[in-house]
Amino acid sequence: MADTAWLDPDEQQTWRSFVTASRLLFDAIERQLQHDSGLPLAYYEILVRLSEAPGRTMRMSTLATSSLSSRSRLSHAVARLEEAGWVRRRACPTDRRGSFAELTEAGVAQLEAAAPGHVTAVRRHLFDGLDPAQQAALREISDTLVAHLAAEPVWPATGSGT
Amino acid sequence: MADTAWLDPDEQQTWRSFVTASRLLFDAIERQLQHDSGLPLAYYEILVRLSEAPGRTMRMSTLATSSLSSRSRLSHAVARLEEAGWVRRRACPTDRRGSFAELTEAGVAQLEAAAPGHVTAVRRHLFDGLDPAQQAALREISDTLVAHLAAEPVWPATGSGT
DNA sequence: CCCAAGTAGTTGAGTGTTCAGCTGTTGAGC
DNA sequence: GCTCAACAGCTGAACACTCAACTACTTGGG
Repeated sequence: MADTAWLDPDEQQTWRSFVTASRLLFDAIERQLQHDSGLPLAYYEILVRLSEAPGRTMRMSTLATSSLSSRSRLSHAVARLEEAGWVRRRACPTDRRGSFAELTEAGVAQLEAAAPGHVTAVRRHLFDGLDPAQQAALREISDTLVAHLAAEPVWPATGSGT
Repeated sequence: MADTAWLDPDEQQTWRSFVTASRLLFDAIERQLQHDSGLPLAYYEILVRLSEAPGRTMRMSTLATSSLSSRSRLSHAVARLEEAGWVRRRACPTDRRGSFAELTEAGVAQLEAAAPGHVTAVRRHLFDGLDPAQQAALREISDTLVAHLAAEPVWPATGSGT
């Protein structure tokens, strides 16, 4: 590990600027959502995924994957959403290990109440700051990165290298 | 609030892709740092800022601003870093409310130990996935966003309109 | 000099996330 | 039809972050 490929000044600046922009953006989005709807962004996204699923119902593990949550995180999250009455758990008839999460009517209502403020915040904080070319570039970069990151092994022997 | 400016399909896709890319990227970076050095990224950045300050010392509130932390968060963080022996608090002679945070020798050592793995992870997960044009575009977009977000009022009457 | 308002920083309760370890279930190979 | 590895999901402890309240100090105005 003596031969680290350090970042050159340009890369360094890109990285810091990206970190700063991301933090400011997500902090603002998160803050709005929490303040106006009492939901963290991660919980909002769980509700969105459920609302888009057939029967507003998904297997827990599918939901975990599609909302980028660990299983554990999703378990805790669904427990809270269930307490709030926005989600209901259902047993899976064909696999008794499994369970479904289903968005309730109250959950739909909560989501519909939260959506306008959230969308408005995303527009204000993100899209209003970028011209069309930048928006297109951001999408292309994001798509590229998602493919890159999904392809990488999750835990690639950092530290004690091959 | 009946007239929400919803996201069109393109914007929607851009937003989701950006969220996904950011989460995957920061999760990977955070995971590496936590695993190899026992530091969350936010703590690492506090150490970096201190290491770059004259005398490796900064006023708490300056440090909070420059590391994008709330005062409260920084207080808690410095308390932990102090426990670990990486940071020391010093009283401010000219303003007795204030205090300084100073990076210790052990803190310098910790940072030097953590840096190679972290930088390597940033390169692998971010820069290796993007070509030079994309890197330039990412920097430009990030700079633009930082300016946009810093200009906005932090808490601009979302929800109940003007 | 004194008081009110503002500033620097801390604290504690509440919440979300992670990690490691646990239960219960399935299914493949023998 | 067993056995055992893999899988689905849950749980509790540890830790980080947020929010609101608090202490201590400074500063400006009467």
